[in-house]
Amino acid sequence: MLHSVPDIDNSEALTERQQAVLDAALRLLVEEGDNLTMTAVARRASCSKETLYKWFGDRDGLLTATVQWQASKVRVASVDGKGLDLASLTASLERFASDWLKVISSDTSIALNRVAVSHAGSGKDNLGAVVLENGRFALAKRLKPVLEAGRKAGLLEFTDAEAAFRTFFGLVGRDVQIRLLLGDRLELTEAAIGGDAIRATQQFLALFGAKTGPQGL
Amino acid sequence: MLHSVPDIDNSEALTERQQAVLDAALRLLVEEGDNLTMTAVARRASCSKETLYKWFGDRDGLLTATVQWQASKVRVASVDGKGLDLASLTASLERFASDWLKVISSDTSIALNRVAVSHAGSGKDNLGAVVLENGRFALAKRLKPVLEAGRKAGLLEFTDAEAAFRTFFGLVGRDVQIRLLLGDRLELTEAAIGGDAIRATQQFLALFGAKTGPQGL
DNA sequence: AACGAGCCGTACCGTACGTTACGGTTCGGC
DNA sequence: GCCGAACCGTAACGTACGGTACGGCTCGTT
Repeated sequence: MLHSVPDIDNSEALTERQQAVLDAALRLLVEEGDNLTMTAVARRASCSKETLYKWFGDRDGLLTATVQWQASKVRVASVDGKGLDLASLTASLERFASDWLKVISSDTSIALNRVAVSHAGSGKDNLGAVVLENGRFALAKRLKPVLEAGRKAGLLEFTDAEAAFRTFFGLVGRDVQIRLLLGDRLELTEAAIGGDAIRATQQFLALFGAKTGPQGL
Repeated sequence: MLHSVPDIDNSEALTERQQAVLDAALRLLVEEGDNLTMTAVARRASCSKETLYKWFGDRDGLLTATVQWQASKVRVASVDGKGLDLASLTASLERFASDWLKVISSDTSIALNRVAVSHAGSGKDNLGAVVLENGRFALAKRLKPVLEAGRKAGLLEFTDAEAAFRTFFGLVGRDVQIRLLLGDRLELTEAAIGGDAIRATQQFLALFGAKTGPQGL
């Protein structure tokens, strides 16, 4: 179980300039990975190191702020569970799957996860918690209401929404994320992602779809 | 697609002493993560830094040797596809799932994956390739023959063994690996792993099992 | 017994980088 | 126009750590 992240609703006391600095840091993080230097960030952001330290305390603070800043920006689209028929449920699930695959295969997501994983071992694993909270747990929070709505509408059958979500998560992600994080070239074209989303959704429905009479085919 | 790792069958020119040194380095890697120092390894292994450099070239060489050494040791049990009935196929799948979960939730595996992910971004991502080759791809290589045998025996139905394997992989692993890598506490007891293995296997069979007549329930 | 290879322990060097300090510049408020 | 705050650019400091050098010990070989 993950501890609650201090404050999810960040992006509060961040001036435009600070956001620009964090964006520069993020771009650098994507390019250079964890081995970016404070000097490089300062140069890229056209600001002084003194400002960096005044605003973010130290290197870890800057990294944390950067990860939080980007993580809070990435929100997978939410879907309201009003249309309760099978078609709209299927569409919603495909949408979630597609969005999720697009997120985890993006350069920034890979970079963020990389640095979070790198820092997860040593003490203050704030980054890991942040990434997890804005990634996998945020997805769960958005998807579960849809699943519940599907169940209430008699379209899905499951006892534990968490378990159902995790299965969906596995069917969508499979080995993609770990392969990308480990540096495996694995280009996901728009078309491939779409196909995967449809496949994962169909498999999920085959496992958790309500059996309405004998299904042919 | 992953490039072929230079030589899979390592553990060739490694003396007992060298293996002991690598084991020490591995233990340190588990404890300290990527930020272990050559001095610490030398002290832990009771050897001189000079020896470390003579044997492994530089820090990266030591890390690579360590990862290769451990990765080559971890082999998920292989199963021969001789027993062709549903019971033995199910047992094999459950065995694979259980072994795999046990591997990816072990401290050493987490540490190895962490360091491999950390190094994946910057140039020589040898580590990522090694981990992937001895982990996810080794698993595939072992499991696919079983799947093929199951298909040949009329127990499974699929067109692409790779796709079938990836689905199995997703059903088994779900969000476990990324959560562990990101520092999420997620204790997998022996019992929980066993239950997950059974569940994943049942779900896989539900998706890829041959439809022999109308299945009730 | 002599000797040399291999290795341990330690001291040492060079450098990269985190962190701090400081002079110069811009800019809003009075 | 003047003042102080905030900030830029850069120089400087301290240190941790990768990598090297060297003296002494062990041990196998002759």
